[in-house]
Amino acid sequence: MDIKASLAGEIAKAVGLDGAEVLDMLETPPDPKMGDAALPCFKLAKTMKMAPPKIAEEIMGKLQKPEYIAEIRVAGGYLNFFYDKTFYVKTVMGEVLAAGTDWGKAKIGAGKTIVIDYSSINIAKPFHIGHLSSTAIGSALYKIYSYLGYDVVGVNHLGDWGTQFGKLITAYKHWGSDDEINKNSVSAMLELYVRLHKEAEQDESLNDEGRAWFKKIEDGDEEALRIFEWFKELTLNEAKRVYDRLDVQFDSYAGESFYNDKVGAVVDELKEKNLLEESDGAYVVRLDEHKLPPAIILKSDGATLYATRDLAAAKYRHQTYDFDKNLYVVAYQQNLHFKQVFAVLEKMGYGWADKCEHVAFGMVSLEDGTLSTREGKVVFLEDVLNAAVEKTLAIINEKSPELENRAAIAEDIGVGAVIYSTLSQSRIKDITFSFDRVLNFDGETGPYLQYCHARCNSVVERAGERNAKMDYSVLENDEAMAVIKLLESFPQVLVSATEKNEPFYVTRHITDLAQACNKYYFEHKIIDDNEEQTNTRVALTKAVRDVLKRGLSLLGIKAPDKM
RNA sequence: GCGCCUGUAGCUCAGUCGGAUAGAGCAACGGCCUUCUAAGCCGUGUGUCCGGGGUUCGAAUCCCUGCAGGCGCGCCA
Repeated sequence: MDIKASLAGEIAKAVGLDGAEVLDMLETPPDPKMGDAALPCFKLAKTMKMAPPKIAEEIMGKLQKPEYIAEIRVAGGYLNFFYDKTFYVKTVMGEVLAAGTDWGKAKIGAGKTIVIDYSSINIAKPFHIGHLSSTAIGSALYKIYSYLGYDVVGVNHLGDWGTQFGKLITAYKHWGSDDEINKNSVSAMLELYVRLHKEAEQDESLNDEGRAWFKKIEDGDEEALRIFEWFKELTLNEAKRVYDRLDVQFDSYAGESFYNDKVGAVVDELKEKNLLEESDGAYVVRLDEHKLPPAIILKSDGATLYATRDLAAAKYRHQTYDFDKNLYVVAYQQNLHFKQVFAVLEKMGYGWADKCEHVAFGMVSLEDGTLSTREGKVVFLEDVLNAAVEKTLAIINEKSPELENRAAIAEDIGVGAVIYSTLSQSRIKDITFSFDRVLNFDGETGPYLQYCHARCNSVVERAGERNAKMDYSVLENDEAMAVIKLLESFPQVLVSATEKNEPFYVTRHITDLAQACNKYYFEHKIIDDNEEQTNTRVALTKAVRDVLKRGLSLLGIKAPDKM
């Protein structure tokens, strides 16, 4: 049952207000000593023409105390409610235990489709730390939406189109070696790419050559396509390794090249709808009424642009998936771009334009400045993962040398630490990447949560098979109550995370849960010789373990049973 | 110049609907392993919530304005 909602209903009945309105007013006091729920009465002062403390008293007098409320107190303008601990603990624990590992699972998304565009790496370019945010945020949203019953379509909108591929082929033709490329794949391509930019500063003809090779790709030239597909395959193979480690999946790899034969229709449609306007030789859609600069649809040489392809992609996604939300997990650099694309869709008369949303996140930079592929100034994500796993393995060898499957556990913890670091703050914040920070495993970190999970698991295993006889009174203490409240609100946190597209809400919540659990663990012995009380404390431990594991898995982080 | 975002403890960040005494982690120092995993727990203290106005019973939160930083502003993606 939803105690808060029920309480709101009772209050509403007593005062003659709307239940939903009261629920909206109800809040949680800053300190549990002040109560479990509070009604601030200040807003009622105007309509009731009384001082807030008087109102609080008035309501207290009229209210028939429900069974789940132990005490009601007036504190200034607040009316504070104390739950009946016995009732509360029994009710919440009953629900959580019944749900088991599926606590928080819901069907609210049934029949609704969410398209999420995330990661979207570029072919022939390194999979670097700059891609981690989009990949981790998008993947976490994918998992959370799915858990709430939505049909989710994960799209890796590959950057596989543009003159840079012509340039790359040029560089390959001049200086490339097949062996080198097969061996080092993206690193070798990056080297060629960097070299071309350098040499083109002296020799402008290299750029012309690049454009010519790209034209060949466009025209379907056999050799150009063969080389391009080869590069693409090597890049995706390399990316696949990282995706597997991060537990990231996609349902579609339809990238820019996929929409190449679909942009023409969009241009025609814009013309038919009289939205296209010639401007300095280019064709644009004016967006004055949206207070936005015009969106360029066609270059003066007739070629299409990024925005044109995104329009085609949005249309395609709508036709193919009939989405309820179409999310783009892309850095905030592209704020204006997406505003323009969505505005053009609206002008085209598509009512679903408002279902498109840019899920923006902050920039990643290095301590000594911006990442730059062109200058070769990048940190490969794989290197970060490897460093984290290596450090983890060293810690395990020191702390738990007898542990089995050390390599596999180190992998889960190291990778988890990296994912956690990027999902541990609101997505809009910029991140200055630092190995020191990512490789810190103390305090609020992935390993902290995994450790708490493993410790809970260890206790549950040690306790062995238990029967169902419970004595819930053993959980009526501050530490257990704090844990139970966090367990209770886990489902609502998942919903909030989807409403705001903020996986970080989940990260924070399960971090709080681990903290509360650690406090409980320190204060209370779980296994003792009182059978029913032990059953109950073990059940709480199990519930925490399962929710931690579920929460971590929704973020893409594994939870080893031992560490 | 214009637009968007950010500004909270030495550092990195929470603070979801305007609510009670603004909180965590890191770093520093001190304590806690004979007892369920010490990657843990407890303790010590620091705030011009960027500045200035305003709205409100009440503002870190809303509005206006100034400052600082980031990003973006037609043929790159």
